[in-house]
Amino acid sequence: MSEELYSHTEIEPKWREYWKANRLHEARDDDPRPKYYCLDMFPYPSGSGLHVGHWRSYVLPDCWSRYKWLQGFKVLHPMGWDAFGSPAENDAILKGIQPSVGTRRNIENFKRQLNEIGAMYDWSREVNTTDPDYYKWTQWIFVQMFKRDLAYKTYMPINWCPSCKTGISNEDVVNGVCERCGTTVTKREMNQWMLRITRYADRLLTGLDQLDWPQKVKTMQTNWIGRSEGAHVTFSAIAADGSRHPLEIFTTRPDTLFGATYMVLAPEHPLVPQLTTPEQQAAVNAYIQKARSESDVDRAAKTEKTGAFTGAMAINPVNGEQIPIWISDYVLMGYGTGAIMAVPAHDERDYAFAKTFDLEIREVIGSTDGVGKEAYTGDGPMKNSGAFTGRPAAQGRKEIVAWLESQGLGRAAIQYKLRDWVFSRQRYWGEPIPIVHCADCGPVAVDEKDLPVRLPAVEQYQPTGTGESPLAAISEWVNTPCPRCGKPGKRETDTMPQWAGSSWYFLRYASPHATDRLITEEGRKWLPVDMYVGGVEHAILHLLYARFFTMFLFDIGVVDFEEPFKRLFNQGMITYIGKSGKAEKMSKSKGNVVNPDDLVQDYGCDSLRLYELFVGPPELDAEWNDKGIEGVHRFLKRAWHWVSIHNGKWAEAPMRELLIERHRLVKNVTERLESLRMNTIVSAFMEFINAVTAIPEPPDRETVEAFLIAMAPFAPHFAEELWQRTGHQPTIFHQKWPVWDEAYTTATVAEIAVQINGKLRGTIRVEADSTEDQVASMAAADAQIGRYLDGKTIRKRVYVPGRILNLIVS
RNA sequence: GCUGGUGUGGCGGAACUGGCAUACGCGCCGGUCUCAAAAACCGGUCCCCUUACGGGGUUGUGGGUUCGAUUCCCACCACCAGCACCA
Repeated sequence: MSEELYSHTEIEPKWREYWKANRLHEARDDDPRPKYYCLDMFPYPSGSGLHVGHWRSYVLPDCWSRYKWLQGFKVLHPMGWDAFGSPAENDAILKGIQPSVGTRRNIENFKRQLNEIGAMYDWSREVNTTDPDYYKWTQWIFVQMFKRDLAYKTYMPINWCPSCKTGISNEDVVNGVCERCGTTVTKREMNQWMLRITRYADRLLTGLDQLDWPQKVKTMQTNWIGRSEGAHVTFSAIAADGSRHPLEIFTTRPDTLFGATYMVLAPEHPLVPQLTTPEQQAAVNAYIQKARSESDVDRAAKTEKTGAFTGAMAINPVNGEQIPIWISDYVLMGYGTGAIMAVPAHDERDYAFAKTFDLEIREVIGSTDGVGKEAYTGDGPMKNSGAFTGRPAAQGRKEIVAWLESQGLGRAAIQYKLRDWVFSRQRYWGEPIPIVHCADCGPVAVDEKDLPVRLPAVEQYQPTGTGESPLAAISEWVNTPCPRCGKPGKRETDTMPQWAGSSWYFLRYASPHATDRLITEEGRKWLPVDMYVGGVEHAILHLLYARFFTMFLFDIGVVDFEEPFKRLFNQGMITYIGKSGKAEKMSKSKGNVVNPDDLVQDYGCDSLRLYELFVGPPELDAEWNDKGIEGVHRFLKRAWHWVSIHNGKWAEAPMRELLIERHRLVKNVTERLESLRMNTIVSAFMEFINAVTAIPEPPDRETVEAFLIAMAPFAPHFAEELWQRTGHQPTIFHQKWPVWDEAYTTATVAEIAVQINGKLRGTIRVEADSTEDQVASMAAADAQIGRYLDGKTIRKRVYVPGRILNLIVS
């Protein structure tokens, strides 16, 4: 066969057609091979399309899937669309088209671009969160939660984004601004659907232990859940009229109870009005007013402590002492009981507050005296603590809690930072919450046979700004009989947050077309996800919600595992050195996007795949370099050339030199794949080609085959084409991943670095099985090295076989 | 402030459990081919001294452990990310 030049424009469309025509990437339930489920975080199909940064997140899992396939697994590698959410709605407002129409268009474009990646997606299992056949099951899950008291509606102050005109969850507020639009978030009292994720706090925490996830993500989730062990203690507050009210606090340091010199309530605490004395009324009201008007950003920014005295006193249960009750915004209504005992000697915030308002500071822990300087937050012997004086703090904690329990004044308790999940949105483009409000029955779930509750067409998508969803304006949709009693009722008009559909989509891929159940028996066998790949920006919320949904579905018997994602890998972003000279995130608004379509045109999909891997360690952000792709493109051309010129003239007996290169390549690629060091895999291929092209003799057939199969996950079109051209039947993906023989990965002749007193003085070539004495005498005989040994005595000799000889002389 | 991460040539980066630092690629310099250019190919490219032979230094800074440290320990600096009064 005459040599032809590498032409990506000819081979890439050809093989994509072939794979598609032969339905090679469809995962079949009845395939007898063991399963492997590799999942990409599904994209939101935005109007701006994919840039090279998105590509990066899809290339790695595709290489991994193809590798698993060559290893003999039946691989499920699906793709779908997280298509609800406000951008589609904003777009609809802007362009005057329905969100569903714009979404469909974007999906088409995304799908075209994703096909350019050459990935082995199983499009027969495509899911779309906005498809009624899909969100039927999102609503079904909500109904199951509602029936089990995990979904409830309540009035609560929520974060309100004045720009999006909608309530948003704590999770969507980043540094006091709306995650989506960047507007400063305010508070607003609204009736909201909530999910009791807090009931799963402990399981969400302990479940992390068994997961093969980056430590960083586990730590972030642990901190987010924020478990604290301590005690609830009941103080007795004396109101202005002399009446007594139990006042419960949470503390992690019951051992410091004797050091409580005052108490602090959150300004919103319900007891505040009853406790405030007439004299203090004005000051307290003024403070509450001020606290309410401040945004969270302002609160976070200030360092000094503020507050007001209520005029009331409380009785400390351990010693009967009366201490003043203050209010301050450093105590939060949303955590613990909204009230604390203040121990200024042993808590930094209490200390600062006490200093500001000149309150008593009493030390109860530690053997030294440090009142004047700072709070001591460590452990030590207890003092000034009645019967407990002298106990180590850790022991005292337990004993005081035991005593409080015996007196009915307190109990051991665990607190979490995690809050219930605000699940309502007053927006159009989301799943309708399947509830009907009835004057007699209250909120009633829509019958399961009547799901899905379809999103009706409306004319106005604009958020109303009144706190009601645009759905509220459609009276023929809103008015519906109560599913329980049949009397006139009204549909819930709030929709679900974008997180809803993405909290369980990975389950649906297993049986995407099942109509009578969320997941079929056959489908269950694909689960759980073996490898989950996506950006670290979803480290907390998406992953936490998905785990919560999965645990719930486990509890009601839908799935038989609690943790959905066994292994997680977080990809870094692609950055671009902009005009500022600094690395910027690639985004359309910055005008720095590199369009992959052009690169595919000029260099080919395989070149772009390789460069996306070669650009840097996959878990770190990487800088885009426009010239970088040329290097990998040249490599492909050289590799093509090497195979082509020797094609059909294979060596009968392979040279040892070549065997060594082959076995090293297979070893390096395999080992680096297992730890996902993709950038160094590309280097390994380049080193291999550099080495073999220096050998004029033709290679043996087996070496070329091993090279092509090893290349197949990374440059699949390239590998398929050369596989066929070297006289094989397609497809190369029916081959087995090559193995290496350790005997060939170490050379028979070793280069030993010789150091004198730790400094490199030369290298010698020795037989790999030489003894230490043989190596040492060879080193001494070497002219270069010998110069440093003249007239010296060798004090010590260190030999690392095959690597280094260090002689200590004087 | 707390928690975690990162720091290696002009640039992206490599170095498995402590063993020849700078692999691989980009860029740059020189050469071959060409009327010329592009492409391709060959050679060079951490810094300093030396015509050369050769020598000295170098993984953010300063210490330590070790025959030997990019790797382990301590302190510090810079940058990045997450959290931010969580009792």
